Amino acid sequence: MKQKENAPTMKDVAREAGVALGTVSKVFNSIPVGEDYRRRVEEAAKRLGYQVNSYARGLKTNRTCSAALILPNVTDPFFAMLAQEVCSALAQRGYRTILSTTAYDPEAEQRCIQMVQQNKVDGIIGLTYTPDLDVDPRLPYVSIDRYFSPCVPCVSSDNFGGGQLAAEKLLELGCTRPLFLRIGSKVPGESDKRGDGFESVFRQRQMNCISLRLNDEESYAPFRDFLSSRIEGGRLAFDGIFCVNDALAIQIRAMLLELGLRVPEDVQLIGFDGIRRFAQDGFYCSTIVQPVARLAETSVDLLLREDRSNLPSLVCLPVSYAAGGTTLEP
Amino acid sequence: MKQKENAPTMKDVAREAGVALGTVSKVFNSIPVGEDYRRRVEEAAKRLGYQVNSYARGLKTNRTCSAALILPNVTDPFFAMLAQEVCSALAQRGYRTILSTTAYDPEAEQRCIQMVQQNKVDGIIGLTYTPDLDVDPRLPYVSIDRYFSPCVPCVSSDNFGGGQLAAEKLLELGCTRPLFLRIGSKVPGESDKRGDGFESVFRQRQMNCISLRLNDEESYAPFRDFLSSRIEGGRLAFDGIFCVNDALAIQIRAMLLELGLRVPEDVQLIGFDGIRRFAQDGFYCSTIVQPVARLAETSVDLLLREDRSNLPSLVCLPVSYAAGGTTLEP
DNA sequence: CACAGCATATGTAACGTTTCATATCGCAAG
DNA sequence: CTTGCGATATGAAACGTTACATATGCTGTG
Repeated sequence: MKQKENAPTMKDVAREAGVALGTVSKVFNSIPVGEDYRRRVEEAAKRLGYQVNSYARGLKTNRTCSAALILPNVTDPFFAMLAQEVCSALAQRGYRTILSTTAYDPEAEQRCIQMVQQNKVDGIIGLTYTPDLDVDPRLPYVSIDRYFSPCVPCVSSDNFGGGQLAAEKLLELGCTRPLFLRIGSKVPGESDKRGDGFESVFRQRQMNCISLRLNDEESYAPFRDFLSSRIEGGRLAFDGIFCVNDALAIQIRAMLLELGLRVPEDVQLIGFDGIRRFAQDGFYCSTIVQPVARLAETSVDLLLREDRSNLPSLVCLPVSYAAGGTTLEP
Repeated sequence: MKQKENAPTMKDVAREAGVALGTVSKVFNSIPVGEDYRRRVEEAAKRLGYQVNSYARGLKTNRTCSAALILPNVTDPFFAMLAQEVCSALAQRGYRTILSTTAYDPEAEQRCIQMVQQNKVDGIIGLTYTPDLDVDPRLPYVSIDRYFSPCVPCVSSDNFGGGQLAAEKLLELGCTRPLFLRIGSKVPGESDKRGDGFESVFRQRQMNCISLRLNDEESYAPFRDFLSSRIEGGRLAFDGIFCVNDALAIQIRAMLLELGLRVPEDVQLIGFDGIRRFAQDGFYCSTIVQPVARLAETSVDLLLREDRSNLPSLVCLPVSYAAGGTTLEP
């Protein structure tokens, strides 16, 4: 009385439909097949509840329709947006996303790549920080926000340009005493260029631009100390602040308010990233928006591109400015 | 001059090592094998750069060492924490995580399940809202935060108990005029019980407890209107507020400050979730902490448990209270 | 009417594993 | 020295597909 527990196979469908195995295969691969055959196969498949076995298929074709996404974590709101968009972009093209988080640990990064390689994904999209990642050159790899070498395509936002844009906006809005604030990511990356872009604009105009760059710092306290030390007669030494990311900008805004300064009347503030979640939660700031969706789509596109002979080694996507209440819009 | 492009197989390793195919298989499955044989195989494998082909293996064994995680999104900080922890918990047991996001769309949820089923994962951990999900009963499924039926194990935090805990804390800290605030998730779920638990404590003591529950609301503005309407002579009608989650609590705190009230001196505030990221970004509030890591571990444990004959249909994990500056701690 | 030519279905041989029945080896006992 | 036994290595079969070479049926032409 033992039921046949095993899932139905193509062979079962072929028998049920009274056609050959190859015909069933064709139907499930969208290869032209006589109308009546197709119908019979489809009906038989539905009757049996047949689903293609992707392992058998993967074994034959060497394609798995899945890609790995390697990120330090997914709790950082920017990484979360990225994960979301990459996942959607891959799904849209029929690919599964295998998520691996590394917590910035180079060993974990390498382990992920090993695992992922061994598990035969079709490619990897990675936001990793190991200086020299040992990745099989036969495996398509796209790096986000970190340039490795000419043969590993890298997709990133125009961080330098974003810094410039922030500077130009502040100038346009009447600021003359700029400040750049950065809190250290644990690792080098393209985002370091934000400050460079910002400063370059003022340098070019022979204006002063102060920067406070914190490294490996957990707390925002040093910023508070710095800011309060720069208030004289209720007036801050700066009238335009560019923060390396939105999380910082929102904190700085709160600090400024606590220090009795008005934002944007006394000080204007621009962040970087364009974290939608913040707006959703009621935290707002004017910001340089990273085109996260395009970042994801471009990465996926590069990853899945058939012709891998001449891929760009660096794709730099344009950022945009979005007013968010911490600047004096006209 | 064409290089043999194909990855080396067990057959190649066997030839290189001068042993039989089956022996190589044993080595890679940790099945006892003569010491010298093992060494020869391992050396040969290293020489050739051999990696097991998980598709061939999956075809034979019907196990894939991967599980799917289905979430509405990964940008919500709570979901992000969950994704992170589930991913780690699975990785720890040698499983890959296949991430699918659904944006609360029932159709997408079903599509995910289809896809994931068809792609032969070993199981699914889902936080989904479709009332009756059509999931193959042969496929291990664990639901987080949403009870479906006795045969689908559900793991959730003790939401009711968490609400009670919040109420007891506020009472303990001297509050006598409680308020519960909720902003509507688009879907029913276990988290609805938070308010019930909170109210039950006051009801039991025959104290009044006001609740304001918003549904399908994008903005927090109604809360502001409500709160400001309840200020008389600079004094708020409430001295203890419980918010359905941390994001709301943080917003309410900001509102209260803007309305000229001091937190926690005039009003004490407790949130729910224990979003670590908020603290990291400098937003703080006292909160009922969900044991996210345990939630994840329990789910994974249930999912991968060998003996699936008598699984619990509901596992409810204890929450805890964490002071975070919006309550008057002793 | 026969037969070329085309289109379409058929069935078999891989793909790279695991598993299991069989072969081989070494050693102890008769 | 032979036999038997246990331990261990061997190799063929099977997993469920795809791809390709072959078979089949049809249409239209000489």
